[in-house]
Amino acid sequence: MSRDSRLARMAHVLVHMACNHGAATSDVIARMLSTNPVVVRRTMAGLRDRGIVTSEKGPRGGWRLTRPLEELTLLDVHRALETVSVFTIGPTADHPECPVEHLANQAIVGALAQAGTALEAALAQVRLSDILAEGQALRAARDADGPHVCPNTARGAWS
Amino acid sequence: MSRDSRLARMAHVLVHMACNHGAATSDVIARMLSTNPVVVRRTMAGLRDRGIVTSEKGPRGGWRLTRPLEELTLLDVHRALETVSVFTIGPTADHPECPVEHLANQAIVGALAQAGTALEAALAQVRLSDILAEGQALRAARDADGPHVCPNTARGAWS
DNA sequence: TTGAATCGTAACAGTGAAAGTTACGAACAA
DNA sequence: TTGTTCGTAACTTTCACTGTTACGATTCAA
Repeated sequence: MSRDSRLARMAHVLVHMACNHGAATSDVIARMLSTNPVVVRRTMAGLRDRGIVTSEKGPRGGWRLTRPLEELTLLDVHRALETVSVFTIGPTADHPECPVEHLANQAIVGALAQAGTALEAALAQVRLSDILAEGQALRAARDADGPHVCPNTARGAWS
Repeated sequence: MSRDSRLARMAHVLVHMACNHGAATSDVIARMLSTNPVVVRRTMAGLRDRGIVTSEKGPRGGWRLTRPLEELTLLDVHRALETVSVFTIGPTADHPECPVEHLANQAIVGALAQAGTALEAALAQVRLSDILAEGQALRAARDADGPHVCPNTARGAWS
């Protein structure tokens, strides 16, 4: 699972988890994401530390949501993933004594801060329940069989 | 020169270039940035393609600014560097047919677009001439010898 | 015309961060 | 007790990017 797609993939997983009874094992999630159970555990650990999910060991164990999707935004998930930096660009530190470098750094850091604020504001406006509801609507409109309880999981399949 | 610091470093270089007579060779710039002349050429090539600098071969050749710093913003430099993506996060493409994934992607791409717009707006407001002027002011206030023509380049040194 | 300086660029090596993998211990339920 | 599942350390693999080498093309000056 590439680092830059963790937010999208975890959001996807959480929505489907809300539609399925019982816990989702790391193994099942890993197959859904074409990756390894250990990678799933590493990633989900951040969500657990933030109180978004809980984990249980042993048979019938796995991962469970702790709250309804109405109380979860993309920003919550994003923060739980503890991305080191959202940006690929940043300041430099070659000539700490040079006022030119210092001012250039300052301008760049300021611009990134503004962008970061805009990003968080936008992510905070998206609840996972919105994604589920719109997904169900899309599915209902598209599917001749009528609406399912959960998109793509009518027969318990994860996709 | 790490990818994420190219904007800061190139802005720094351009400001100093504006203060020095003659062309700056890739070799001199490379020493300033503690990197390799080939890396400098690769990076400056983007600025040349955007018409920000010109290059000349042969003795006394090197890199020259094509316009005054008043007509150059951080956004101009940023665009010239052709950064693949400013963000470390992005959408996924695992389940193209799943409406949940599609909507999550859409929300994330939308949030990133808003952040990108904010970033570009902030970078566009910073002219390189502002950085030079403020740098000179800082230097003058700090330096007992009084103001220099160019910060850190009183004796032609690049720093 | 020759030679030094300089950019242009291809090709390859080196680096580093993150994902993927293996292995094994701990907890839990039947 | 046995099988399931998470927790985590340790290692390998991968990938993108920088760094490096090499060589050709161009330009200037003697």
